Amino acid sequence: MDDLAVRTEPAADADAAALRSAGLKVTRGRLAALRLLQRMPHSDAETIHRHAVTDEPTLSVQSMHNVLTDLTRAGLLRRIEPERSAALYERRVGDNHHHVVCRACGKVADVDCVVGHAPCLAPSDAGGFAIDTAEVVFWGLCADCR
Amino acid sequence: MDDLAVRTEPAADADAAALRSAGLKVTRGRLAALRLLQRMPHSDAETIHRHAVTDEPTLSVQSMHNVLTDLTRAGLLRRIEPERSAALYERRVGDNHHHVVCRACGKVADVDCVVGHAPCLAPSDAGGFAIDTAEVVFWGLCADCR
DNA sequence: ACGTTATTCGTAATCACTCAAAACACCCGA
DNA sequence: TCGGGTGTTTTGAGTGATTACGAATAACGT
Repeated sequence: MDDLAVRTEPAADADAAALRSAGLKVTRGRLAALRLLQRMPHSDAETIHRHAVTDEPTLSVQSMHNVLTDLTRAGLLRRIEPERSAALYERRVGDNHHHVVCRACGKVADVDCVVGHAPCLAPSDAGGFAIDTAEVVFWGLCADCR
Repeated sequence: MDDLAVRTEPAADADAAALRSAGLKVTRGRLAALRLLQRMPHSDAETIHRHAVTDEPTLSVQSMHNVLTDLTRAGLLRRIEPERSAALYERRVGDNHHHVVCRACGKVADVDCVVGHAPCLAPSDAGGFAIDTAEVVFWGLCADCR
């Protein structure tokens, strides 16, 4: 039984610990979201839910939205919103990496800091704004689509 | 009569010419959109429509969406979609400038290429992607909000 | 002016997400 | 072991922005 649990959910304990240390209760829906985003980053709420229901048939789409919002607020997930697409979620948080989106198929990939130094962040305050974050999205064609 | 026309719409002829050279018919709705975005860039469809109806009372919101979509496709407008906000439109096209959004009031301002050289565009192809555009959004607080 | 064609209107529908209220689950102390 | 209380999920309805579509209308070339 331990064998089974370990085999199917190797990172479940780590996920549970992460939830607890964020002050959130460990629930099946939250574990499912974390587990699925491990294997398929840059997924939207509907996709995550579709895969989650095979394990948790009672999980509603609204609950999944709820879970994702909570986990994002808790800093366990990062939410990105490419133009013309639904919000996507990923587990990589804390580093300021960027994303590249395929114009043709919509596929998203991570892009680490592309210029040698801090990524495109202007420390100067442009037009009186006190800038704290730079958000960069690259657009192009993925290997499959060109 | 000429006086009146010139006084109220100094750039109307230029706008009409731009529409024609883009292969689009010159209609009141399109002129209104272009005229309003001249004075208030970074506006969303609803705002543009609200101002447009004082001149063009019959213009529907749906037509405004239609107009903005057409003009964007024709390259006369640029559409930006900051997270958690409706799509905004502006007339500055052709140069790849960026934007800074106020976290508090949502105000948007233009930011010209912030680093000396080409703005944050990595010529290398990251992860097999052929990148053609870099889109940068800065977040911070505007002068009024801090 | 006339006919062709593009554009707009009005209604309906969609999509992604939010909100509110009720049902539920789990931990704590009595 | 039994209740409470807090936090989570469900259910269902509702919102805001945008798109679809067929019919009506307006621009443009001739």
